[in-house]
Amino acid sequence: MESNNIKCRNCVIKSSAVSVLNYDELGILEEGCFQSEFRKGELIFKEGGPAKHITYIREGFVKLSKMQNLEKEYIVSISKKGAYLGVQNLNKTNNSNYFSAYAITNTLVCFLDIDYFDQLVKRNGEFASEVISYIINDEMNSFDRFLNNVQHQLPGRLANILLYFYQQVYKKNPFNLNITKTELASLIGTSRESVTRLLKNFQDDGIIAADKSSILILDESKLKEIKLKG
Amino acid sequence: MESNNIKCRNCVIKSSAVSVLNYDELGILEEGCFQSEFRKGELIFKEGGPAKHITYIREGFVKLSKMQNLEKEYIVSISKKGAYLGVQNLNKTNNSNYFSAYAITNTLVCFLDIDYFDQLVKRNGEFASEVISYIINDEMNSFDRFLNNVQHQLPGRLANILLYFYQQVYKKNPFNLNITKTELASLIGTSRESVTRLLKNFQDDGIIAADKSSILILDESKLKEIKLKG
DNA sequence: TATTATATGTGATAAAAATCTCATATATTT
DNA sequence: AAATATATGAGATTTTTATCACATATAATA
Repeated sequence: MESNNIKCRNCVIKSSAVSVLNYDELGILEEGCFQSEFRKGELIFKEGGPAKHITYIREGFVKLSKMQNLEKEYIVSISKKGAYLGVQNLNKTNNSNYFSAYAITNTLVCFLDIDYFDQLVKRNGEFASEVISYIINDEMNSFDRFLNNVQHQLPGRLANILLYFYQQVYKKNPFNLNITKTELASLIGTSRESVTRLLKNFQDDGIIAADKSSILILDESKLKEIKLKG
Repeated sequence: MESNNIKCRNCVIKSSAVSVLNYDELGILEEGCFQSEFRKGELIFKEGGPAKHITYIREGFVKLSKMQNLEKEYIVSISKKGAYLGVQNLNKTNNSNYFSAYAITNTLVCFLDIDYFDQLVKRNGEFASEVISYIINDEMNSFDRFLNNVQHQLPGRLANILLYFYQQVYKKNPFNLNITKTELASLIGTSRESVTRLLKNFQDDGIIAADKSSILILDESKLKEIKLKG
């Protein structure tokens, strides 16, 4: 446990929130911090499980999902390096995780003990302020995506999620989806078959090129147009 | 301005966040606080306008909306007494309001200067912690509603929004929608006509009774079933 | 490598929802 | 109260999307 636990004080991947902490405070964080690696596909934490940590993604991509019934999983979002997962747990009335997190690439995370984190919020106002900014920023991104989902038909929703992957998540072109078509369908609330068909349409229209789970955006402005109008 | 401005120190409608502030801190809040009344239909603040305040609803119901294009408005949510609107503005990179707010009943609000509010966050960790809890709670409610919207067909979405009004917003039965069918349609991402038809179906099935914009839920468990399965 | 499971593509069909059109009702303003 | 604007209801039709059935491809495992 201690051997593979990189010290927070020496950590070079500090988030903007953590960077306002002083030496003593980083010591507090360090006490309640445990680093861990996950391989592609592995469960990081589970919906309904004990809400004892905030999980900071140091490296890799993570899928957040919730179960609908016992059968159906739906994807909430894809998170990446720099994200704090489970900030919901800062609200003490939540004693269980709001969603599950799965590594969709090899991933490196720090589990931050929620009580130590909360202690820092209460002790350091600048830190609290940074945490608030982080939560708000994260929320606004989700909001935009959800609103678009509610307000548009399938082509618009698919265009939106592809732009989300390109602009917010993977930030390169082409990018690898890292999720199945079924999961992609779940993100925009449709069926796998409809995703297949629409992706094919986009390809036929020269808007994207798709190879296996890799997507190359060819006509970004057209995609943006579809996102808004479709 | 000063005459109708009730002092924060004497305010009996303090939110749970503000209730952790001491006498001096309430004085700070008071300095940056301005109370105002709005009549049904009036604009409280506008999307894109300067992000100088957090708006606390003391009394009444408020519609939050965003413009899609120049023509189309879509409704984000209905807020009520006790809500802080525009916490997004706490993130200093946001210099304009994320959405518009309209009074849908007669409404009483306090405008809290964002800089004073931010000062309190940084000064009082307990307050910061309460603010974080508030934001998270609010976010999770929206999240649930959005996820349901994405994952279900129209009957499920309509059932969900009706339950949302009953359980979260108006908390009585029957309740008045206070918004038009067009706006209700916008909340669940469909057309006005579809809302009309579905409400009629629900009535025919004895699940609700609707008179003008008043809704009476007759069969709550059936509605919950539709919310999940439909 | 053979075997099995999981993921993907594709057509046909059914179901759901959007759009269009027009009538009627309700609210707002003069 | 009359006139105008806005909101609602309802049928017919078109478009969109889900579902079903099955073939094929790819990945995981023995």
